[in-house]
Amino acid sequence: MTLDEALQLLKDKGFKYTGKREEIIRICAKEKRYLSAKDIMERMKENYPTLSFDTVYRNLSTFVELGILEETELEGEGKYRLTCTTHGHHHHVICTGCGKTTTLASCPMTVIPQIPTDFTVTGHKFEVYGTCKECS
Amino acid sequence: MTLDEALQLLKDKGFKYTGKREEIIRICAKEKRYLSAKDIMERMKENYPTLSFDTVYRNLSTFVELGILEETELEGEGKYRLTCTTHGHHHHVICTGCGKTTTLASCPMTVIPQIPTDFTVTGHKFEVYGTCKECS
DNA sequence: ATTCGTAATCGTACTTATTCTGATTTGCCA
DNA sequence: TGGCAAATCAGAATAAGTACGATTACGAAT
Repeated sequence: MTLDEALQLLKDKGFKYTGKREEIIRICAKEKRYLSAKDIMERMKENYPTLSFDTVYRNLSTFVELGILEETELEGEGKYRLTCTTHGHHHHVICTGCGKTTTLASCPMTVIPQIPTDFTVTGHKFEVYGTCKECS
Repeated sequence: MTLDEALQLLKDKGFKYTGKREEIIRICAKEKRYLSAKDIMERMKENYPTLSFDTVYRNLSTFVELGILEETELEGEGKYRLTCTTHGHHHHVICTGCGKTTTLASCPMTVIPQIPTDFTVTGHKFEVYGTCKECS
């Protein structure tokens, strides 16, 4: 997903354009890594010194609902990154130091033998954790 | 892992025997599901009405370190269940309603094509989420 | 059995992430 | 350009988890 695609999606869905929304997406688009709400707020403080964290949290969940961002829960806090649409559905290797990610080619759901039939499957999570070169 | 194995492990590692420790493990051993710290405290209030949550949290992390319990982070809180040692390393289908689990036969790490070489892998998480019969 | 050191627990205060609320501001459409 | 709903603000509230000083109790040594 690109910045422009995300802004277009917001417009299509009837959400208003605000500079803060653009900047949140811009920040996420700039880095191939998961960021926490705090990380994002910090980066925004320069342009929006009076930013309220309510704004960040609210927009982050909006973006997740719209599929602009993907969310994961790591080390007790929510982390966010721009949805990668380039390679279809896939998973990530995540650096536990800095949140940096790389893409894994396949999804285990296609190769897992059988899911018990007494569960209605609603989702799945597959993440590989590690330390990237810079962090080790 | 059984209750007795867990208690033996505690003894071997030089931890003291306490009724609270036994009860935490007993509670987890009784259910094939992930429980939150709060769930566990609630179940203990009957026998230990003055229980401090510090005790529960501290013991839960001790047990995770010792491999007696496995932990996952779900819906903003830590969830715990007795480590299943019967089938070796494996993963779970988890009911998002009640935490109930069933076992998945294989681990995706064995079938995932290639992990990028610029990451030192430290761990992974594979969970399938769904709704069990009772919760749907 | 009694003593004693240390680990475990208690009670409570604190931290941190996140959500809520009511008042104010601001996009955007007519 | 006026008005309304959406967005933001500021700060209070919630909730999970951690820290800490004081007390209790396990279990080893006597």
